[in-house]
Amino acid sequence: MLPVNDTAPPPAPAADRLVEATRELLWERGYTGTSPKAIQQRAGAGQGSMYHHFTGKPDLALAAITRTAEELRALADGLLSGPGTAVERVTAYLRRERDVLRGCPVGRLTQDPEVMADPVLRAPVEQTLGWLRVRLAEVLAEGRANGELPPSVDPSGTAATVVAVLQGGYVLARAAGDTAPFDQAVTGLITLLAPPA
Amino acid sequence: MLPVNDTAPPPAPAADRLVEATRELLWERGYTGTSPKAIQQRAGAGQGSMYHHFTGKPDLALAAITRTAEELRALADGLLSGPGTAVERVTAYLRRERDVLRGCPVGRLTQDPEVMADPVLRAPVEQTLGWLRVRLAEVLAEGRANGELPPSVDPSGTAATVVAVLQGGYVLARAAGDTAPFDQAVTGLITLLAPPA
DNA sequence: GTCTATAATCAGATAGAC
DNA sequence: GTCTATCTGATTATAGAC
Repeated sequence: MLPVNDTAPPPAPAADRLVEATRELLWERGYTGTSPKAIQQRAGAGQGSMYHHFTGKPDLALAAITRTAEELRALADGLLSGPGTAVERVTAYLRRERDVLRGCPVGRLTQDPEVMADPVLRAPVEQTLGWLRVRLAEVLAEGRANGELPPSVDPSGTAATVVAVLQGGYVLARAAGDTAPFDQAVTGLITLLAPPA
Repeated sequence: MLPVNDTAPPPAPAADRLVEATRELLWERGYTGTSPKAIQQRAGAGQGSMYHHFTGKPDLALAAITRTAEELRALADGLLSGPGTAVERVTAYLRRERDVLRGCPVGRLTQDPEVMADPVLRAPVEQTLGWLRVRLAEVLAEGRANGELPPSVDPSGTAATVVAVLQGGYVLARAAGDTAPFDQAVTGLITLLAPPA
């Protein structure tokens, strides 16, 4: 046992603060729109500190994107592997609390040509969204097998539809400056998936 | 009648070339990622020319966004007001030929904080996507009224779902580097909307 | 580990010649 | 209408002191 006798939590190390600041800025402004200086200012770290811990902007972005992707995946898996019927779990995922007007921190990166042009930065984006579609398809296949869903629903195709409604719902909400279109799109999908008796 | 005796089409004026170059670059790289210099180079125009015709980058972007929005709207209206049943017209719009990996030139702007922060640039984005949802809702209401669609489908909600599937389908396709997820999402939606007998 | 120079390049214009 | 020169500040680092 190490002699730990702190009463208050220690301040986050500079490297962690830099990654957190980068995560926020990538979400808000994208990769192209985020400068090292802005990261340093938000993290309360100087240039020397940043370039000591990371080789540059791409290196920092990779750390940030990786952490964000892991979080998103853990959250989704928790809901999709939780209790309830297949349709209930998909609905729970669709209805999960979200910062709708900020959009999806992973899906957003898809619109950044500099991210998509770099295989290293792109990989976690591709893998996360790919994993999500597969996981949803598994749950939907379960629902079809036990009769919750009609045989006409193709699990893979419907999984793509579900993820697309979320990603597209963010776009509509941002365009409208209002979360309502996101909720409408989700409700519309749920109605189609599980029509009221 | 003016004395027009040209055999070959005249070269596009510089102002037009600048707007077209801006349209392409906004689509490919977004507003933040597009510099005046890049626009000038693609248009084959110098700085003097650009700043003679436009007051600056925002002014040029407004012209570009407006033209793109008008095009998208005319195209959508042609299909949604064309021949066929309501479901056929919505399907035609969903299946319309698209440059899937480039994404939606209007929806893309939604992710650009500089665009969304400027009411003037933002207006055409908001209006175009808003109009599209309303127009789709009209067609879907028609389909519900004549029995093509079940009474459970809410026209406005379903319209949001349809647009979201398209916008989100682009995100999935870009993430995967492949158009397949877009097609899957669209097919999945059509199956839910009009299940095979 | 963090700080302060230093610097090459780009962004986004303005001014005035032609 | 278009060109070139000029300018301020940001971007994305590197070098070396502390």
